[in-house]
Formats: sequence, C-alpha cells, structure tokens
Amino acid sequence: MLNAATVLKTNAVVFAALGDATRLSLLAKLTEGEPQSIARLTSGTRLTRQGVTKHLRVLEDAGVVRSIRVGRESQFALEPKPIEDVRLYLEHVSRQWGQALMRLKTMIESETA
Amino acid sequence: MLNAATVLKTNAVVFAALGDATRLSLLAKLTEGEPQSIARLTSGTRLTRQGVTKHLRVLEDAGVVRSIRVGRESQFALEPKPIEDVRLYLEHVSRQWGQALMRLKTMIESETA
DNA sequence: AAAGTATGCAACCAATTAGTTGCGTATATC
DNA sequence: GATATACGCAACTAATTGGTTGCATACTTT
Repeated sequence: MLNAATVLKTNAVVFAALGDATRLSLLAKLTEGEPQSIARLTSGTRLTRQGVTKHLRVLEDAGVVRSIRVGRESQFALEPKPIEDVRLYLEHVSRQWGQALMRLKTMIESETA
Repeated sequence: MLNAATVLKTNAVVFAALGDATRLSLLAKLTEGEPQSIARLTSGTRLTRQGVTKHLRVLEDAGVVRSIRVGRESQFALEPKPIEDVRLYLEHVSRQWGQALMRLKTMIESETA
C-alpha cells in the first residue's frame, strides 16, 4: 500500500518511536558505530534491563534499530533508512510551508496593488 | 538549560507530537498556508471537534502549531521552528552515523592489512 | 434580543505505555 | 559440572493517551 494514509501511519510510528528521551539517548549511543548489547545499553541509565529492553523493542518495531543474537547477547545496531525517510518527510513539510507562504504573500501584494 | 538531557527532552516532545497519523494530517492541512479554525480542521475527519481540539493542543504544547483567537473562532497556524529543529537533529544523527561507519571501516582495513 | 455558530471546560472510559518484579533458559567460564 | 552472565517471557501497576459526551460561554447574524 502506497496510499497517503499508509505513508502517514508509517511515519507516525517512526516519530512515535523517537518521541521519548530515553529512546533518543539509546539512539545516540548507537550512532557511535558498533552494535551494542542490551546490558551495555542499560549501563549508565537509571532503568532496569527490562525497561531498556522494552524501549529497544519499540525502536525495533519502528524499524529504527535492528538486532541479531550473537552468543548469549543480542546486539543492537542503528538502521538508518527509516530515520532518513522521516527526515525527508520533514524536509518536504518545510518546503510545502515555504511555498505556501510565498503564494500567500504574492496574493496579498496583488490585492493591495 | 542547554544541557544535553534538556535538548533530548525538547526534541522528544516534538517527535511525540508528530507520532500520530491524525496529527500528521492536521499538520498537512496547515502546510497549505492560511490559518484554519478548529471546525474547518475537523471537517473531513471522522473525529469529534473535541477530539481534534485535543490533538491540536498536543501540537501546540510541542510548539509545532500556534493559535490565536479571532472573533468566535481560534485560528491555528503552523510554526516552522521546532520542525526545522528536529529535522536538523535527524540530519545530525545521520551524519554521526555515517562518520562512525567510516571510522569502523578504516579500522577494519588497518587491522586486516 | 433571539437563534445559530465556534469554542472551552470537565468528566468519563478504554486502550496503550513506561516501568517494575519474578522466573525460566541459554550461553560462557572456571 | 557448577557458577555466572545475558537474555526472554509474563504478570502486574501507575500514568498517559485518544476519544467521547454534556454543558456553559462567547461571538455573529438577522
């Protein structure tokens, strides 16, 4: 499905995943490069491992993060695609807005002329 | 406060506001330019006026939208600054990630050399 | 001034979320 | 093989969210 509603929903899920300070800092840790285990991602936070796990699942369900089990630990890594997608979406919104302002401005000018 | 935690929190609030399909379509309507009343923003949705109002308050609390009372209706308009801010934040994340990948790559190359 | 229109406020409800704890299981290590 | 480490699953709680309805209030229009 590529209809508008589906696109909105997909973007909304990603935004919602980013809509939490804890998850944003997990993301920040993951932008440092190497995949990291849940235990490692938990250290330094005030949360339980399970708490962090839940946040990671939210990120994973949104596709923002990807995990593979290696040995006894599961390594999480950032998945750049969805983030890039919503970034482009915001860029589109900004552009739309800018153009709309331009139109309004010229409309007003032609009226007052 | 400009400390990192505060920045994260601020961005998280904006992302959370964007994290709902209904709110994203409200935003889309507002990018068309002219400020719009609640009644107008409600028409075309399957929600109650009050439902839409609640979503608008969420957007307003996040600073993504601004409202002024004019006559008996309150006009909502898009406020581009916070959106631009989170867009830049995502750009920053992408860049960090890209650089980290580069570092890892050259590390691996130097190891296997 | 009466009727219609646009909104605000409050209460309420169902569903989701953020977080914990407890327990079981798989993998490493000694 | 025993111990320690890293994790998954399930249940539970408190708070938040998305949505409704009912009613009061403010502005417009005739």
